[in-house]
Formats: sequence, C-alpha cells, structure tokens
Amino acid sequence: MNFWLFKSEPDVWGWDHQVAKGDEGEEWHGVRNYQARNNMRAMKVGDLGFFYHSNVGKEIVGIVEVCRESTPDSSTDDPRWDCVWIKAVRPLRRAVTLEDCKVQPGLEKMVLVNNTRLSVQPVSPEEWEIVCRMGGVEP
DNA sequence: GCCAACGTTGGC
DNA sequence: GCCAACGTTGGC
Repeated sequence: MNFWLFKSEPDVWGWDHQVAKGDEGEEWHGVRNYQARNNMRAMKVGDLGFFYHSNVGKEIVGIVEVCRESTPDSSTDDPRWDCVWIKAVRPLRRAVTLEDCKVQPGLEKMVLVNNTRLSVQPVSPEEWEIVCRMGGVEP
C-alpha cells in the first residue's frame, strides 16, 4: 500500500466534484508531466491519496482511493499519457494548509513543501500519518 | 499580477 | 548532447 497526493485547482475540479462522483470515481485526466504520470503508473487499486486544492485554499481537504489502475487518458489521443481513476473516501475534519505543512516537524521533506510544481506526488507513510492526525482523522 | 522554479522544445 | 528560449504551474 502506497500513499500519494493529487493536486487540483478547486475552480476546475474540486473536492465537491470528486465526492459527487461517488464510488464510481473519476478519471484523473489532464496530467502532462512525466514524473506525475510515472507516479500514477506506480499506483495500485486501494492505494490512498490526499486531495489538495492548489491556488485557491492551498490545503489538503480530503482522502481519496485509487479505484482503477493506469489507463489511457481519454482527454488526449497522445499515447504517452495515461492516468488512474480515484474516488473520494472521506473529508478531513480540518483542512491542512500548505502553511501548516511547512512548519510541521516531520514534514520537512514532503514533496508538497519542496516541489510546488509536481501535481501527482508520493507521500511517505510517516507523512501520511502526521497529516491525517493534523486533519483530525485516523491514518 | 508577478515571478521563481521547473519542464519541454528545438537549433546548433 | 548542450543550452537558450519559451511555456506552465502555483505560491505569494
């Protein structure tokens, strides 16, 4: 079981949109970055991820689960790009902001803090646990 | 709105 | 294969 973090601009696709898709989930299309794509290719069904609102909010708002492994991205004909499907699992009781993460001991190496531009990124088990506790939910 | 960081493209 | 130019992301 691995942990991840998905960034999205809430104006375009936010947590509420994701929740509305229910257990069927939604294709995480539109990623055009090799590192992010490779991270998705490494995902397995059942892996968990944080759902992060970039630009507006700049906070982790919920937990998602990978519900379909990497398949061709339907938003392009370019065969280089594929993506997973994710479904909402539960919201955090308290959103965890980027600012919170920057000052939280144990999160110094979190990709979210150090690489602002990577939209799909790995989260270590230790980081997962810390952020869950900050968010008021069980890891 | 600005700009830093980073990724990609294409000329050489 | 290097690197300058350009484009994009996303925090501020």
